[in-house]
Amino acid sequence: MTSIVRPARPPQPTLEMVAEVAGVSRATVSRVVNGSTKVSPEILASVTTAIKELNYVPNRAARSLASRQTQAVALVVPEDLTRFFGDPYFAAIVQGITRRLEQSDFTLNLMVASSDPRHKTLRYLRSGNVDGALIVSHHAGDEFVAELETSMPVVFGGRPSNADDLGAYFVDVDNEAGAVTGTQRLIDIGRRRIGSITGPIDMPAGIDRLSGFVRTLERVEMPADAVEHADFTASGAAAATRRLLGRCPEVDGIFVASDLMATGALDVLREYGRSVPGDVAIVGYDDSPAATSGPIPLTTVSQPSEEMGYAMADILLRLLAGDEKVPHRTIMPTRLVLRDSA
Amino acid sequence: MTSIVRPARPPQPTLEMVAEVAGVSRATVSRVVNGSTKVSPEILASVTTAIKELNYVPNRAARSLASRQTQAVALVVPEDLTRFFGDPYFAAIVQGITRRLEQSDFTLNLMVASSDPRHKTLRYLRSGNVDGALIVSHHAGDEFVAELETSMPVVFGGRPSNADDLGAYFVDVDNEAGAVTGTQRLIDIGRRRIGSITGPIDMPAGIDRLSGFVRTLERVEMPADAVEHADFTASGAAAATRRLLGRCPEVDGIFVASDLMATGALDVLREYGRSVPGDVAIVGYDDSPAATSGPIPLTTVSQPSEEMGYAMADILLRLLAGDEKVPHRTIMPTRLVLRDSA
DNA sequence: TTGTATGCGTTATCAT
DNA sequence: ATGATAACGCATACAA
Repeated sequence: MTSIVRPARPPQPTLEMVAEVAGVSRATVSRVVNGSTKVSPEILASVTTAIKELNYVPNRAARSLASRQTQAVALVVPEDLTRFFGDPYFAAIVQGITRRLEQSDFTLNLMVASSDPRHKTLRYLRSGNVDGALIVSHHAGDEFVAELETSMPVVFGGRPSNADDLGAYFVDVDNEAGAVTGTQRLIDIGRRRIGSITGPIDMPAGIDRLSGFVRTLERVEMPADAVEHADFTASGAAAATRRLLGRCPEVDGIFVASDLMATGALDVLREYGRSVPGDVAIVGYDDSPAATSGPIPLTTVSQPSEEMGYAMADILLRLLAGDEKVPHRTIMPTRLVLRDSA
Repeated sequence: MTSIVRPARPPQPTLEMVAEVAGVSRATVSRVVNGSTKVSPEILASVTTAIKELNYVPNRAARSLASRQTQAVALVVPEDLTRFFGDPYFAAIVQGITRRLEQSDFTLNLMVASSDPRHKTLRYLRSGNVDGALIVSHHAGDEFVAELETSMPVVFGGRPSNADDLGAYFVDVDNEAGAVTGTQRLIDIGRRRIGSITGPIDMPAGIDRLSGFVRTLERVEMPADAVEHADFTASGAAAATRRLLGRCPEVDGIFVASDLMATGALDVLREYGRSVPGDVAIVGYDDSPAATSGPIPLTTVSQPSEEMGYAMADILLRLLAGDEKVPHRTIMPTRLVLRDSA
């Protein structure tokens, strides 16, 4: 017979206990807690006192069970943790979401879930932990999303793959137009052999930026064959750059589909002894901190990532509030930011 | 009178509905869901079928209310998002925690909470959302922790400030010993005027690394006055490096209390035209990706951050399982990793 | 304005 | 092995 070593934790106070101390009914305490106006000043005072005295905090599970809502939303990121932490783009998105959520009493659940079987994530979401979901970095294969949409409102960061799904809500930029601007810059500064390091071709952002690139070169009758695919990581981009340089050594301008990838390209270029922008001009995408953290400040297509996060959260909150006229697509502007690399 | 535009979401199936379909009682379904062995094969089969058919997922709120546990733990980081995403140290910690949690059926709630009033975080935690908490980057002023410990098991990453709190569980390295090793390296390679960029002096990690630095220099009768405090950010370290260089231009070796800060110092050194390690040798701390991402690979004091995260989660899980003989302090080893900067 | 009663979807304690 | 039935802590429709 052993004694319990762990310090005994006092039971959390309940509504009922507060009611008893304040000498009122549970319902009244509930009203006070939920800020109902229909409560007399004296009772309000005594209940408030009792709450302070007991250090009462409402139990979420009970509240959620009774009210059928959780006051929480999830941010689902179908990527592994390394990518999530490695790309400042995600930091900006989270920042924006957080900024919006702080104005409400919703909390955010981060679900970075690729090593995790998607199935587990879906289970978690569907088990009533959150009222709605935000999804970024959505890949074509992620069909679990469809199922998710049947059980709660969902807002995407970046147009989802199945564009036919007209019911989807998303916040995005015109990726193709952004790519056109970025590519055009390379043409404007006189580059004649222009290549591209693309994002994953299973993501609309990757596809659209590539097609903007191709379209621009075709318009001026330049070859658009110096293209290598990568995965939005610096190391993936480095490898792609090596391939590109091997296949097409005369390249003098590269449109890279993200700033983080551009840093990888920069490293390889340095390794090969090519100066930037002298020998090779580089245009990135995102205008994330990665654009200015390296030795060569990047010329880049700026997208308002933080604002996009904010907008995503805002739309989801409106959806949850039952707002009927929320726009399905929110397109935000891009602009070219000129720095040193092109 | 307007019609509802939002797609009607079918109600989530409940235990009761499954029971009805399977032709058994709720209790039996519950047993199946929770993997009880005491259920006959035929019934197990029919219930399993019904669950699949209805696509049933247990409701967390109800389960948590009845069982009085949530199967979730929180990682509390009292820093702002920028710092959280900016320092690879946190990525490693989260990685380790996740790796451990994936082996259990606990989920992780990330709470990065400095802009957020600490109060709000505490409320969230105390409202029964999690069974236990992990806390990293704990500052001296964070007294909210004490209150948290009264309501759930808590494990710290890094020794908490109030070391008198003998009841606390934590995972750490011997920061002072690590600093000794790092500083000694600078002495060993012949540096005669050695300075340090420290972490925040309201954190044990900052204090201990500083005292290791000081102790080492005093032992060889070198002055330990070339010290500037910073905040574990690259920009903070850059500013501190400028101060240091201004005050003590003859410095030829710097012990920097984190790799991320070392990258900031490196930038300033380059700006001042000092070569590394030629003019100034640099030793960092952490051995995080920041140590190898820049142009000059850093010699650094390596700590097993990912393993520390894993250990933290492991300890918390054991605590939650009622394990009585979990060690209060877990100290992990550091080692000097030699690269180019010193 | 306040209180009473019922239900939210589970788990757990009893019977059987 | 299975089934009633009582909590769990709260919100809410309804009654007073």
